[in-house]
Amino acid sequence: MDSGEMKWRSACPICSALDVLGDRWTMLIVRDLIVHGPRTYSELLDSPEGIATNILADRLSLLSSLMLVERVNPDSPARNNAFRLTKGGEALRPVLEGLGKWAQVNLKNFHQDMLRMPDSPKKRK
Amino acid sequence: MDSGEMKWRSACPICSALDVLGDRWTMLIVRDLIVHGPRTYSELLDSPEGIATNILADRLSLLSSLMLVERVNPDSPARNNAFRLTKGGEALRPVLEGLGKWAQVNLKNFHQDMLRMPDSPKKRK
DNA sequence: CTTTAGACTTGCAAAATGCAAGTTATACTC
DNA sequence: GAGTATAACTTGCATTTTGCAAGTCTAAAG
Repeated sequence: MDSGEMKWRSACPICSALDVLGDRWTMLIVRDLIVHGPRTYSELLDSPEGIATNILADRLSLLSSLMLVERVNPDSPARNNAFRLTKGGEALRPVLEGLGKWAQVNLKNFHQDMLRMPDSPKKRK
Repeated sequence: MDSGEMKWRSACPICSALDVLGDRWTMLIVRDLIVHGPRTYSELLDSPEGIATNILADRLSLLSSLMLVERVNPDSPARNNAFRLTKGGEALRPVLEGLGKWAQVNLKNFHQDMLRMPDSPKKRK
């Protein structure tokens, strides 16, 4: 995928963020990379929400084209070559933390089984 | 719409937030209500991104059922009866601010025309 | 060299979105 | 208070996106 294919709906930064991240799956991929650190395609597939293989490939390709995600070994073949967040992707961490905390407070009455804390982040080296 | 219809993909709070907010339009409605304060249906329709009427009605209904948005005058007819954020909806403000700032820094190379600050209100006739 | 398995790709059904037009009812005008 | 204008939706249908199952490709293991 080419980042030149992106369609920006307006000049608003919030809208632009949503042009990239505003769907059911993209931020979940980011979440997995924040929580677990670098992960391979099939590790990402194993997340409990059950993303489809074609969607995962599509979103990784989009995130890569925007330089939010990259391969750990850019010049090696794909097999077992994990994806990780770039600095730009990593900068979403506080946003996702805010979303999680917001949900814990404001959705708890509608979703009884929601966890009180997200999986504890693993320290990156 | 009934909040009982919500399908939660997992117990993860971040995912739960995205079960509600993770689409192209919902957070843009929240953005408009944060930026402008209370707004009517047709004022929300006038936002530059051009949400469709059926989608706007659907999302307002969903946000209302989750008590994130409410009518300014709950017992009056719909006409000119604006929507506003509840406390729970208002609590998304820092998340949206974070998203906007993230985009300004991390998408600027891909979206030349992005504003440094969100849109100012558009006047209706 | 043969087999295995990870990383995708493809094809099609189902759901969501987008668009135009239609409907309802309330407020305004006379 | 009758007529009209218009805000707030609703409906129907075309288009796009998502979801699912199966298939392909190729590096790595044996």
